[in-house]
Amino acid sequence: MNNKKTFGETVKSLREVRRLTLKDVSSKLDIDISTLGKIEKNQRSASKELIAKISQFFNVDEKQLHIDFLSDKVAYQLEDERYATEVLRVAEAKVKYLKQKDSNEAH
Amino acid sequence: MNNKKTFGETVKSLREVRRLTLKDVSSKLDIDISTLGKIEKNQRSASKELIAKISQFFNVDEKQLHIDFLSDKVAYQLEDERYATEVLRVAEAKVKYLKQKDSNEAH
DNA sequence: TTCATTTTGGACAAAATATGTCCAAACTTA
DNA sequence: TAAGTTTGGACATATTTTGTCCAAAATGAA
Repeated sequence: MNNKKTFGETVKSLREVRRLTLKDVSSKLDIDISTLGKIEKNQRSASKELIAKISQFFNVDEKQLHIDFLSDKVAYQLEDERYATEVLRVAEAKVKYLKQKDSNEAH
Repeated sequence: MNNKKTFGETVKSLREVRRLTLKDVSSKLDIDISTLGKIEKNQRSASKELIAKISQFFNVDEKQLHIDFLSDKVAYQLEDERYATEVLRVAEAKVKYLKQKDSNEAH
């Protein structure tokens, strides 16, 4: 899987290399054609459940697809911010801080 | 400024070291007392405009406070995700990719 | 070119989420 | 105790997201 692609681009190429139509895939995933089309264009979001379905349907690693999805969300969120890289660096420290805080509070 | 703190904790200590009450600060910022209290407890979000006001009022670097705010949002978003660190790493690559894409499309 | 299929974009109501505002209970502290 | 402060919840309103449908545009096979 190429992480340089956006989540939508990833889903689209998973479909296209299999020569399937939006209808083929959307009906299997039990969602609207139009919704899937928008997901491929990053115009709509996908739920966790849908990501799981997609990874199962295309037989790709769910963890990897999930990472691809979340990182996309974060990246788009910071796209127009000037200090994106710094934000990410601080965020990483905070995640560690929060994880530790939680595990301390747990016992 | 200590980035290990959450955004709310940061705002709270900015207020407390000056020995001001929520009422003092909220009235200057032109927001509800309760809203400010919740912001300090990370139960409500702050708008960009409000972040600017806060940084001006406490006379701290707006950029830094803004980074503190955004990184917090990202961190909370990933708090319950198992692969937070990997997500952030991929997100960083994507941000760079998007920035390059944009600057290429611009000319 | 025509016809069927596929993709895309927009409209819309319903559902979910966020925000502004107020109030009262709980907590501090003088 | 009494005043001032903080906290949590309720609530209407505003904003955003979601599911669904439809029609126009694009594709492509005959």
